[in-house]
Amino acid sequence: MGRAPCCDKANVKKGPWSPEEDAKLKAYIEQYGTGGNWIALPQKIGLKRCGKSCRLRWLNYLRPNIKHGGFSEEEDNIICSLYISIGSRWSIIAAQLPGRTDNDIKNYWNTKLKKKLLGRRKQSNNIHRFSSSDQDPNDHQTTGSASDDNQFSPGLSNSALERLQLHMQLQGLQNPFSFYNNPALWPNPLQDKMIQSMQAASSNGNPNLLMQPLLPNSQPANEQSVDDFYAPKSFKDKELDGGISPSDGSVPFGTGDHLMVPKGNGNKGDVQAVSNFQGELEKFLNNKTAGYPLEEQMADQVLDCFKDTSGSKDSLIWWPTEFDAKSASSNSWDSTSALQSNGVFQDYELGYPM
DNA sequence: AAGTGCTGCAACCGCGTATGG
DNA sequence: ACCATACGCGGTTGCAGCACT
Repeated sequence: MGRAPCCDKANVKKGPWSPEEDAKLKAYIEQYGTGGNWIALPQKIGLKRCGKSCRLRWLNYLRPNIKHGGFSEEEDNIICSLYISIGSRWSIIAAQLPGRTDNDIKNYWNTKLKKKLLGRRKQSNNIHRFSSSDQDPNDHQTTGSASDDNQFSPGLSNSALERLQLHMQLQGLQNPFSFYNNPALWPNPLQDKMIQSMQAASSNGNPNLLMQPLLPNSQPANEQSVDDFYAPKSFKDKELDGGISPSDGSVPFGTGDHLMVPKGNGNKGDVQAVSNFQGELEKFLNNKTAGYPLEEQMADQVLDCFKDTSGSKDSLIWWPTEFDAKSASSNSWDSTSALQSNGVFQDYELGYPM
């Protein structure tokens, strides 16, 4: 049972767009807008293209003020820090980089930035703790498939692994668990949970566990104005999705400081994402690739903090996409501010030339 | 000069979600 | 509440151009 095709594949042209097609699409949208229906658009214009293809072409190429290539260091920093915090949510990352498309950023990450950061670490012996085989875990020279990279770390997805590795690199840590030793690196809801447990421990006579001074930017999640990060779907469709107003010619970018993430969508996805990430962490930690008893204890504490008091999987604490992204862009998460203010990223660029 | 492999990018695919009837 | 349709997104593929042998 396949999915019904979005258009008549037989009568639809595929492959690269010709200048004529570009001109037709651009002229029409600039004059009339998308009309809120991409599927019907190609028929109106007389293009033998799928509506989705038209949409993609407009969003990624024809839309005004699109920038291609030439990513600045600042943009590199933003992409890197957001990738660490929220993973491969390219559309959210793109929303923070005016003029950049999610596709562009995705390609840039996959072909350049990832290699720049993760590519050459043969000198580093840190990462060998991931591996129990003879496979060189540091060899990311090729752009091979995601599964290629996982031979040395079964159970941990490529994305999660990359994020861990980036954390390790960017923090200059000696082992993968050090990330969990420093709650200042965690998303704020996790910090809060940890703080609560530590404060509880402190009040029970174990003051050494009170680590609050490590968390200068800690802010209770419930004090965040979550609504600040949303925009109505209608607005999203009009502005973010490229449906410009033909009358004012306004540029469909300029989503401003707001992240255009539908509430329902974002929340569900994030719970799922965190659930997955937790699972991956658990598997990873259970591998016990090296003996760090204290750090494993810390890791257990961290994993406990993913769960609420009932401990049910359905009630995991979640890292809101909007929250993370906002945190990253406003320097309220330490890894981001460190990246942006201290030029850490620059060091890696020097260390690992393309 | 020819062959081969690699890289970067544009485009496609299919799934999950939103929306309107 | 349910269903059909359209949209948005992330993963993946295909290919042109470049580099290397």
